[in-house]
Amino acid sequence: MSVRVRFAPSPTGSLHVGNARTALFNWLFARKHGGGLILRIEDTDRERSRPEWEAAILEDLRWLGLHWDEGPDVGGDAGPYRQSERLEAYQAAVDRLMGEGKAYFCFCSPEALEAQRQDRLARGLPPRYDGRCRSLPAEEVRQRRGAGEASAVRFVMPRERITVHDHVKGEIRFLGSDLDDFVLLRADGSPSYNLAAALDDCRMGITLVIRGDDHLANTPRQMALARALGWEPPQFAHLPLIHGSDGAPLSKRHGAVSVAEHRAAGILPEGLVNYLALLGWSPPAGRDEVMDLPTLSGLFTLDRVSRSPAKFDPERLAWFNRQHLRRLPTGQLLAFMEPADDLTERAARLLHKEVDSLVALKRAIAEIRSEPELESLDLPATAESALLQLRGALVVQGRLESEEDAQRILAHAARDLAPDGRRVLMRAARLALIGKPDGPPVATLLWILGAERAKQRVENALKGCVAP
RNA sequence: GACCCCGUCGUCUAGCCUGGCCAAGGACGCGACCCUUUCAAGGUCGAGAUCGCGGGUUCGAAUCCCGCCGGGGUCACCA
Repeated sequence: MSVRVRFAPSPTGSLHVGNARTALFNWLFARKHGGGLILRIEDTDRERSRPEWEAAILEDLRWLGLHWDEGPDVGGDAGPYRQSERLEAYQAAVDRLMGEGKAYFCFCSPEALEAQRQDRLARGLPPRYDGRCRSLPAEEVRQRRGAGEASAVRFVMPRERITVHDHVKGEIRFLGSDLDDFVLLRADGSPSYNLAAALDDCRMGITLVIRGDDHLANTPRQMALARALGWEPPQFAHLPLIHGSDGAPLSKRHGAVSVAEHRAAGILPEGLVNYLALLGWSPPAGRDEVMDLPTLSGLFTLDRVSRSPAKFDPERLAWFNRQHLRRLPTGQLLAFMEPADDLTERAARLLHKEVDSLVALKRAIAEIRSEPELESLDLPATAESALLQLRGALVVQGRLESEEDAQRILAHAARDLAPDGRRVLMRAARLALIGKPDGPPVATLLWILGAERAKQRVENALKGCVAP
């Protein structure tokens, strides 16, 4: 049987880095085994699901370079791929279970359930549903339903032992008797997560479910449900969660947690993917850690997935991003930059190896482009003569068509200066050209700015010298 | 509270299954130095982990066994 895995986000927000990593591992596994990746939208929560979020998630996945073989946008034989469009299937399954005595109506109101929960908690008992509606007489059930009383449908949890053969955690045993009769159908007729997920995984022919650790405790419920429906559940692999720096699950207060935020911060998809792949998975010993998607998929195996949670480290992500930024061909780099003029091209070509992100590069270019403010230049007393020499060199050595020309102009300006004098010249020049003492080498700046602009800025700075 | 998972440098991890090659290797970060007209980048070197703790098995344990502690997940008519 060929491999089929799935990524099943719920469209209640934009794509989180944790979910992005789950999607990545699924993609990697599918690619590695020549199998299919199915994208399924878990939109059974009518309150919180929004089409905009679905679109955003799809866009983020594409941006990361993770393509799927079947999904709501591309279709496929196992569709529809939105759970909101599969309601009849859930209803039919529940009817069958009902007919076989494996499910029952529950009339407990949310308030009553909450009270029951609190009560059990207070008595030191596990806060699970006690199954009180399971033994309601058939006649009473008929009457109350007939009277229009709201009811949910619950699954009769078998009291058997359930063993999960997890591909990353190993063998994990649960007792059905520790689990309660969970809800299959809500009072409004919509399916619960456990019903929808378990049924779809079986009906869509998923062979292996790769998902976050937070679903591990749901697994025995879903397996029991699949079996009650007469199907063999898929295999499972549970990925450790990603935490924030304080060990708590990653959330907004840890900074950028969504893919979109990282993209906006100038992170490249290659950088994010590389970093995420190494959060919880490690390549075979001795491998260079900087890798692209094809390399990653060639190397990926579940037995090298870590079992313990990892902390998200923005510094390490920044480093991986820089590695990919350095390797990015100038043509691709320029596609992100604007305006598309000579200055941008020269600057991008020269500076992209020094920055961590696209926004840092954009900022660096913008800083060079913007005219320094005369008042804030703060030129030292010795600056004037230095700048005069630089202006002279710019005039005498007029040609500025390469970095070498810039080098020559500088050499000319500094030709009879001692090291200290050179230092003063360079500092004054950088101040005059970009308004701050730090930044790229002066020769680089000259070449990026071009002869005209450079001359003009030096002259402006000179004006500032005579009228302090 | 019950059930389940996890616990190696500050961080990501290798090693654990198949004990000795590990007085624990790599990467990020950090420090120093080199390069250098500045800041970065880059290069070199370095500091950094009694392998959560305590027992046990063994000639020998990060690796096997038991207990404990700590963190996390689930126990929703959320997913």
